[in-house]
Amino acid sequence: MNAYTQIKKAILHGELPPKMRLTEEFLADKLQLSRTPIREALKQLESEGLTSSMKRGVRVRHYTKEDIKQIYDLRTLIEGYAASQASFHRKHQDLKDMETANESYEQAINDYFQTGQTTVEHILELNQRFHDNIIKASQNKHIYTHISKMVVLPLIFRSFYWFNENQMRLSLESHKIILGAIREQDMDRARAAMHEHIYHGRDQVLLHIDDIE
Amino acid sequence: MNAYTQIKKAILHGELPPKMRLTEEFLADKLQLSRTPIREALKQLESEGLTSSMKRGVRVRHYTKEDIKQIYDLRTLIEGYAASQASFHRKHQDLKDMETANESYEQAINDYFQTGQTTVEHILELNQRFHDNIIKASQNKHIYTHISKMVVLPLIFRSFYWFNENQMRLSLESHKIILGAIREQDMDRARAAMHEHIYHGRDQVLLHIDDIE
DNA sequence: ATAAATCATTTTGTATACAATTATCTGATA
DNA sequence: TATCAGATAATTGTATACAAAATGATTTAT
Repeated sequence: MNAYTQIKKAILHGELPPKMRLTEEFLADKLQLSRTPIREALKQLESEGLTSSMKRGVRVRHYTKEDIKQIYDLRTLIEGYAASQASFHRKHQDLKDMETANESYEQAINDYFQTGQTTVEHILELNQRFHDNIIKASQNKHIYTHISKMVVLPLIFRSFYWFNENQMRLSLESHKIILGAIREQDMDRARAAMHEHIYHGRDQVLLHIDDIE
Repeated sequence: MNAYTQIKKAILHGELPPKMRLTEEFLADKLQLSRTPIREALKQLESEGLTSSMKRGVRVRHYTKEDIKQIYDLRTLIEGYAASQASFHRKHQDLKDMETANESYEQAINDYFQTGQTTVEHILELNQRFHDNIIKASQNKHIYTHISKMVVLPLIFRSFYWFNENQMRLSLESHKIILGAIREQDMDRARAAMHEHIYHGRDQVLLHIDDIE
């Protein structure tokens, strides 16, 4: 695991919290590396919007409520488009992949609340897998580049939502509706359902965001 | 001008053509720098999609016809959204800025074809200015991050379009229609006109692309 | 003559040293 | 006490040296 990956993970997990100053030496010491690979990692992270740099020094980027809202708006737009395109282009294999992802997702949710035999991280991963499959099915290779920048909001901003059973089950139902529309090649419905799905997620995050800041 | 900016410019101007291999030493020699700043620049460029790296070495990224099409599709989606949001949020100053940009644009086109007293680069800049003003008026600060990645297609891919007087004048007319819709706060019309405007640009590029590859 | 193995060369990855710049502290003066 | 200048420290920017890895060439065995 290289410097870039490690620092990114630390930011996403809140270990390096928003607004924290990151000096090269500090990170070099933390990761037991020289400054050279750290600097490269920081340049990458900045291009991806995880850090912001002032005249001197780099800080972990802080997202305001308004930022979150705007990022979700764009994510809605693009993933809605992806769902619509997926409806058009979906191959047999795409449908199978989405179904599998969704079944695992449902299974994991059940496990989590019945036996506690899985983690929220795992559930998040499976949710992500469903969304990724839609992007893959859309056949537009460039969507992923942009979405990956949007999903990168620190996990803390999203996790509240994901500890609530009702919300998880609602989310699962949305997935099923979206999948149904894609199967039937109902482009408009797929887009609308995806819009609604992501807007709902956004609202949940915004509802709880004051607890964080 | 730092290493990153210089290399980026060289790629955009076709000086470092698609698929060309970029070794660190070559660039260090070319820019009269050591490898250290070069490596940082390359990491940034890769995050931005201007280069692609294999196991060993970095190449200037090559865009296929399909890539261009897909990137334009996304640009259409997002700039259409920007136009719609701009219609809603536009302040007095935004309208003034767009008008100014457009007037300069018209002036430059006239100058170019009547007296030859300006350059295509300058015309391109003014076109860009109009588009940037719309993004600014949209009030969504995150749009720019994504659009800037899309406009970065090597200039060669776009310039054919821009040497044709008819196309330039058509483009100017589109701008006027878009501006009118934003002024009247007609969100749907603004979006539709922007969609049409960018799709048209896309088609022009795709028409001429075989000449390049 | 072909394939595998070994060696040489190229290129990248990392550490370290030093230069350049910016921030911080200290004390003198108004 | 407040503020400004100069000195000092902290931090980033760049160059260079060497280690590690990958590629390419050459030899050797079958």
